[in-house]
Amino acid sequence: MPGSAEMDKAYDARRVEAKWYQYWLEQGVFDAEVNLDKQPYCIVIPPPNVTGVLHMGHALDETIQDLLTRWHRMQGYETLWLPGTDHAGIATQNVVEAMLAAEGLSRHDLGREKFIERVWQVKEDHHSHIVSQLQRLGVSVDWRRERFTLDEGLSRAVSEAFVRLYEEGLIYRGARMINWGPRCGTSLSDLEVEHKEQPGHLWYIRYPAPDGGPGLVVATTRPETMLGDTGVAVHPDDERYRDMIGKSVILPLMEREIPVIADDYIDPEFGTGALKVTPAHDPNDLEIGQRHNLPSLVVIDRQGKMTAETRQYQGLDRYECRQQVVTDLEAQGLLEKIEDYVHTPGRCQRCDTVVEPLVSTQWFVRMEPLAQEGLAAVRGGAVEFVPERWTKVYEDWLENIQDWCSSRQLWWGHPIPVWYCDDCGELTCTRQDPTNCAHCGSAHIPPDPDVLDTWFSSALWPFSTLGWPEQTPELNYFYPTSVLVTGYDIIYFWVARMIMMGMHLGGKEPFGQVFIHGLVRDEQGRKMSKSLGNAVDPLELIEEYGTDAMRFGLTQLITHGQDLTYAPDRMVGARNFCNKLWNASRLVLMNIGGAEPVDIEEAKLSLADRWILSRHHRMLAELDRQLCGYNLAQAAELLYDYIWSEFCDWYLEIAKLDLYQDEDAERKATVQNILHHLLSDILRALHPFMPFITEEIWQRLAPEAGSIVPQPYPQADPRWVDGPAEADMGRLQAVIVAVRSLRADFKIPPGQKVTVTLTAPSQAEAQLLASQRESIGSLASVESLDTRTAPAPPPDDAITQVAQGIEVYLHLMGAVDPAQEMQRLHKDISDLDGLRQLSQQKLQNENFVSRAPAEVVAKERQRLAEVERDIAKLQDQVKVLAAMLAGK
RNA sequence: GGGCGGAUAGCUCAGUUGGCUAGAGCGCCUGCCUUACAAGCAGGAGGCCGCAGGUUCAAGUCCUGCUCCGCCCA
Repeated sequence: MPGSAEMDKAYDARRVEAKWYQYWLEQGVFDAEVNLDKQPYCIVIPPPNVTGVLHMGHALDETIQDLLTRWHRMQGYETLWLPGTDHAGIATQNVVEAMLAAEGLSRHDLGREKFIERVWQVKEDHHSHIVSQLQRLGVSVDWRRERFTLDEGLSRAVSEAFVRLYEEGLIYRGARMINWGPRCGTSLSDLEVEHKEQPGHLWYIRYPAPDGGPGLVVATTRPETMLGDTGVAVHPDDERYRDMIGKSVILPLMEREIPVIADDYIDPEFGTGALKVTPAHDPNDLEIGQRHNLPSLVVIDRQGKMTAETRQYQGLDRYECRQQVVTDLEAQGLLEKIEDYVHTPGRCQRCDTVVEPLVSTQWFVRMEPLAQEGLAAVRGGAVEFVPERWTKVYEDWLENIQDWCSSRQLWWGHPIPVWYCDDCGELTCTRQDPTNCAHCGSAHIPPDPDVLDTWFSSALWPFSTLGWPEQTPELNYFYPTSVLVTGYDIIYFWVARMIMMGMHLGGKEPFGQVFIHGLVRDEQGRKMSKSLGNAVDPLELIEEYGTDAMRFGLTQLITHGQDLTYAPDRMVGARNFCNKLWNASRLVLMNIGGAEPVDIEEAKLSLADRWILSRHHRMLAELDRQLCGYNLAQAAELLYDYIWSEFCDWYLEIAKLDLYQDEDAERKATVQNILHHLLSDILRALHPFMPFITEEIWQRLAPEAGSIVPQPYPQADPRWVDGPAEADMGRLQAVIVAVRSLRADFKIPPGQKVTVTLTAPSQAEAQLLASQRESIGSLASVESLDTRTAPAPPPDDAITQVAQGIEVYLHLMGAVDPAQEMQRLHKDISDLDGLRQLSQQKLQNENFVSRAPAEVVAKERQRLAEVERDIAKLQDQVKVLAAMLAGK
């Protein structure tokens, strides 16, 4: 028996939301099992950084995934949303190092083993916090299957993947120019380096000729690197330098003679057209150096300090050295000029330190063959991007892909499964820790000290979490997963790599669809970030508005792959919507009695009943269409508008008339039954959007049914779509709105009942309106209603409007001011006349009539006729008023 | 330099194959504590749809160019 008595008058999200998550866990409604009788639906969560804090981006990401998950679960799929967290290598290591720094310690003070212990501790502390945050959001994940990228199974997957790729020649070790993060003390991949504009200078430095001649002038943004110059390059066709090519110049400060060479790479327009070549510290210079056999001199070390090679500058920080070099050059009169120049140095994504390009021996993944597989997956349709335009972004990257520097000089991460023999120097790459060198059998084989890029394990996530490399039942059943939901900012970092690794190692695409959403920006459209202090904490919003409201508000803001601007107004609107739903449910629950719902009998239905059922099922059909297309905001809007503007504003208002009477028990029972069905559908339709409030009300509506979570999602039934009922209801609504509008225009107090005469164009319409006198009476405060069929003389004591051809007269009992009313009518007529002219122009256009589709023309004709009819009716009324004025 | 996205009401945004008078929420104005809801109800005001061309019977929607904003890549 439904319970409503104890329902608060205002919805209290905090109270309601506190109790259901635990209940869901106890009921096991989020748990998924391999079930060959059902279709699987699987989402693997983008694992949040275990030491991070959830921000609005997570709130958005989890809201979308939970919506999709709950929706599919209700549709009868065996639905698994698999949770987990990421060890987030460099980010986490930095967090813990910062904690240590606060204690005056560095990781080296602790040593590797102790440091990693400490990180695990921090991980454990943060883990429960992040889990509880996720639970506040209502995530319907199967916690039994939670994974962590560094747990045992996933670590095994990582070694397996590495060894397999190594054996296939897709992973190699080599000395190449990489990005070095001097602060983090590790190599970085190209993706982890961000180029941001920054004001700087272009220094013009003279390199004199050995004979004391003028030599030439080079321009550089990094004067300190000149200490490592081993040549100067000019364009072969550059007239200015033609006779310098093949000669040499003196490198100032180092007093070293270096050659002037010619290379096509040089842009004669830049600077002086002469490029100083520092092969050890610039990727382009390295290539030029290699082409011309220039030596490579390392002048900056891994801490960003100058090496012994720089003699008097040794030990200086690279920026101090820059100052000193400039001062010294100036003293020697070799600094020709300094220009302001905006450049874009690469910076570490994590700590913002300017990275140093340098040659280093690292592990690389050979990407080209993998990229081909990744491209094939998308081009063959196995993976689909939503919205589709991200496909091109993905393809462009894969088509121009570089090898992936995947080793990191960090401590927190997956060890590289490689050992180096002290005796024979060969390396052993193997799945299980070896005791002896695979080549000479030596037992002296220390492991590779480095770890893997954190994104290496992320790339395996969709299948490693399901048990790979074991062919587990879960892997066979749930893989490929259904959809990946993520922001566009990690398409390269993560999505592309998962697709490549999924295809190559998992044998199939990791997911059928990728739903790409935008990033959450603040009210001024800026990226939310901790440093800007503009980040909104989802938990604060949850405290203020409730989880359901925040989720619904966010869902309404989702545009396809577009960034979304956080709008507090939306949260207020969504909170109000929760309250609306709550109170509508309260009304229904208080009035539907205890009867079990039965099938709806068509013969017993009123106009309003047929109308709402029609609207209801149209809405459900459209809802399905929008959800299937990932138009989540439109889906939310659809539910909002239907529930508020149709179900509440019209149907409930009319239904009250039947509910609050005792003369016609059958009518009352019919309405009660319909309300039961409608509310049940509404709750289930809304549940993926607002899980908590719908569960709360559901438990009151259908206490015996158990949780709403596994209930079937409402399906549209086209049998209930009823065009005539919608048309008739449209007339009724138009009449009611017209009366209300007249009342407002003439400041008739809401309490004052009025007398109304309706003149309908046909007898059928007159009868329809007469049959709805109760609704009109109640919704427009009309106490006396007269309905007539046109033509009928307009009353002379009334003000009027025309609504869908129906003349609506509101009697003022002698209070009509003919002059004032005439003025009002003239305004209405002139508004209508504008439309009339528009319509007429179209129809007078021969081309329109002959070329536009017949139905469009017919529609236009009908419009014109209706407008003309309405105008005529208003003009009749004008005549009545004119007569009154004349008679006065 | 290449590419992508955006520009619609005061604000945040819808507007899916071109076709009724371009919509919503919030804000604003007027009147109402009408026994589900003042987190509400009813009635309103408010728009050269960035600019300039073009295609078409018809353009917010399609094409071209331009301006401004944001992002990605080199």
